[in-house]
Amino acid sequence: MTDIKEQLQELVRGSDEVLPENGLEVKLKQGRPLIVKAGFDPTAPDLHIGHTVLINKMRQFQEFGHKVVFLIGDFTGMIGDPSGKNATRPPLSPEEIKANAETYETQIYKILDEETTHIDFNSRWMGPMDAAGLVKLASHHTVARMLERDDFNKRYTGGQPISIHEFLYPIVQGYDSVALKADVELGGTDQKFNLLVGRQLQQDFGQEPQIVLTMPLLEGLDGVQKMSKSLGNYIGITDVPGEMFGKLMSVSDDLMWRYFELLSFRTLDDIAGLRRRVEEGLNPRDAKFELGLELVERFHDASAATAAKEEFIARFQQGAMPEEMPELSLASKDGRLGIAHLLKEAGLVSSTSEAFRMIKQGAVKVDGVRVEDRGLEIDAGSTGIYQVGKRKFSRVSLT
RNA sequence: GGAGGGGUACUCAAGCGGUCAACGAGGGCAGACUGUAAAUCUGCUGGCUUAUGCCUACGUAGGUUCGAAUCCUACCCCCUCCA
Repeated sequence: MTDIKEQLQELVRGSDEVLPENGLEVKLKQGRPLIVKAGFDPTAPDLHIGHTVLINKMRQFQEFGHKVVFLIGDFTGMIGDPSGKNATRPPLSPEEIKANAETYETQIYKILDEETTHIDFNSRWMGPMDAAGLVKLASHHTVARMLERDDFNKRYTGGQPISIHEFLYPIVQGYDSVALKADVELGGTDQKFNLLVGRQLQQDFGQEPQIVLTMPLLEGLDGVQKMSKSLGNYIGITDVPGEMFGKLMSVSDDLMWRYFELLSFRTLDDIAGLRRRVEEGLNPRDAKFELGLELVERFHDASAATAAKEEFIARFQQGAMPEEMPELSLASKDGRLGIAHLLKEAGLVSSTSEAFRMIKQGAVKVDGVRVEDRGLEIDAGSTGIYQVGKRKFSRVSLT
């Protein structure tokens, strides 16, 4: 196993907090593989690169020979994590949870080592627990402590409702650590409270409390709100290369550095050097290219990354049409079809009203020529490339 | 159980008998400028075979009225306080 000091330096890198501060070092000195737990809510059907901040950290532990447990909170998913919410979350159905959990499994191995990763479900121990067991478990925590949690506190003092079952979430999550005998639990900063409950419960159950290591939440493409599927400001790890690259290119320069910090496997020195070069006049776009290449390569491969970059340059710097676009054929009416209907049926706009709006705004092009006339009719037998805005294209033949 | 307050478009939030497809803000989309940046400026932000036209919308269902998001009745839901 690698030298402890070196391990520590790597493992703490990029983290927000490690509690207790020197706890990790103490654990590492025990010289055994640690059980490292990270829980995932099965609410997001797909992982996005924001999740990978945490998964990258898991991978680091793995590389140092520790045992990583990818815990899918299928039981807690029925509660719905109240963290960071100002309102009660609707619970998921068992079917939804199952489907979502399965997609996790197929995605995480782009980062984690399949051989040594242990996937578990907290329904394994929570499912068989009966009501008496749950009551007993709940007795390990007090309402006063529960209300210390910032979001609960805000809702409570602000007169917002808190359902009883929401109190169970942190308790169950904490009990997961007991069940797994976790040495370390990783989580986002929003999970701090839940992770600390784990420490307390482990102590109550006579275990050595886990180390809590929190990672910052990655901002989404807008640079303001955290990346999330529901906000639509995310980059999915299954996004196709071109899309992934394009989304990365659209982030602001400030955000780019944040992404470098949390997503890149480059060393901190390396990133600092790149930053210096930008300050000396390198186009930030070129630094962003580097980021795009690294990430596309990670989730696809090197040739896909290069191709995505070339496609990007051709399309946006030289104004070329994309090489691939949806192709479809539509049926005309009486030998012709109005432009608005064509756009709608091609899926480029959601209604004819929207099509008219887009035309008015000069966003519609046919074969690269802007459409000015909303009454334009297309004759049957023709094929054309229809474009709405900068990104939506379709090759449509009319029959 | 009692007393109040409230349900308006993606979100927040005006409007309280006509000029309301509904002020304003945020978000989103589009155009200009660019590095598909960011910031900024401008426009749009119910639907309809392409309309100075029609239809559907202001919790639900009725009613009053020439005319309602606005008034009345019932119902549903949410919140606060008291018990």
